[in-house]
Amino acid sequence: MEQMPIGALSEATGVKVPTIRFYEEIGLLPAPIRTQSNRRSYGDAHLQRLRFIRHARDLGFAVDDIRELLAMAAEPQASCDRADSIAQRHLADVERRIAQLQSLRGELQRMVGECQHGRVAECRVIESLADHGHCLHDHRVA
Amino acid sequence: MEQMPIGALSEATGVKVPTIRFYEEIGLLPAPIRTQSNRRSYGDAHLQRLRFIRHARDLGFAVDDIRELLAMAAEPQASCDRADSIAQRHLADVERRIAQLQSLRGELQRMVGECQHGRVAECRVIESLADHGHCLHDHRVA
DNA sequence: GGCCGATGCTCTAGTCTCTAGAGGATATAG
DNA sequence: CTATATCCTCTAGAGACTAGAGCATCGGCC
Repeated sequence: MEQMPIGALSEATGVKVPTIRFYEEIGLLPAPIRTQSNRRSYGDAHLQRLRFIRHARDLGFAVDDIRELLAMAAEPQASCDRADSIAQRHLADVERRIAQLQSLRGELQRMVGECQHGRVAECRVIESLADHGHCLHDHRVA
Repeated sequence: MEQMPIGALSEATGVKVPTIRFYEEIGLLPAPIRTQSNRRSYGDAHLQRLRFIRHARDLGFAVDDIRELLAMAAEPQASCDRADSIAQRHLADVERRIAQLQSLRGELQRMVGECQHGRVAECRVIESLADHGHCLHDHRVA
């Protein structure tokens, strides 16, 4: 399969068609050649690159990080320290978010668990929301 | 403290001034009365309501959910089933996100841990991104 | 009374990563 | 030859704010 249209690329990578066009627009995926009828025609390099992008997005990397990672992937002789630090920073971020969500989960569980399914006047869910004083922890989600 | 300007309300709730105006614009916080010089003047009801909103946002509830929760809080005689189900749905969502992030953390840890800090050509970080086949799990973040 | 810095006002535009839809052209299968 | 699928461009919207421009007004101090 040498050249393929956008739909095939979409199927092969799991990236939706409008998203592929969007990536082209923001310069993440290079513009491919066009057929006589002005349709995008992708080759293997595009397929590889889009798989990389998709995978990095799945892992939660920001587009700007991906840009940098792609640039590095193109230079096999360079040091990979920068890639490593991007990944580490991202990992720290993920860990922070997990911790936040866990504390948040605790509060929600308590709220839901205490609900007696009666009327709003006695509802712990509503009451908890109205008064932060009931909370055990700080649970700001940044 | 009967009436206060927007800055005082902001301080009292921890919600930034532009955000308060934004909440007014989207109808989450009712427009307050204005002073002769056209400045917003908030009373205690606004303070309570904004505290509720802030707390619910901290807990990750979407604005539309908060709208519904606020409407319910205003009707103490109604059943709280709906509030309960909103909270439960949100809790399930939080749990799903935690699970995703944990699997994602696993992949990132593996990537970072295997990096030998050499050149890009041997970098596990870049390599892992290029080939999903190295991954142990599915880790899509929806 | 005059001045200054803080606070307030409105309005527009930007963030981030897409997603949806309009309105039209072309390709492919039967 | 027609029906349907795929493609094209362009604009707008999502969610929940945030930033900034440009201007009016307030409170406190001399």
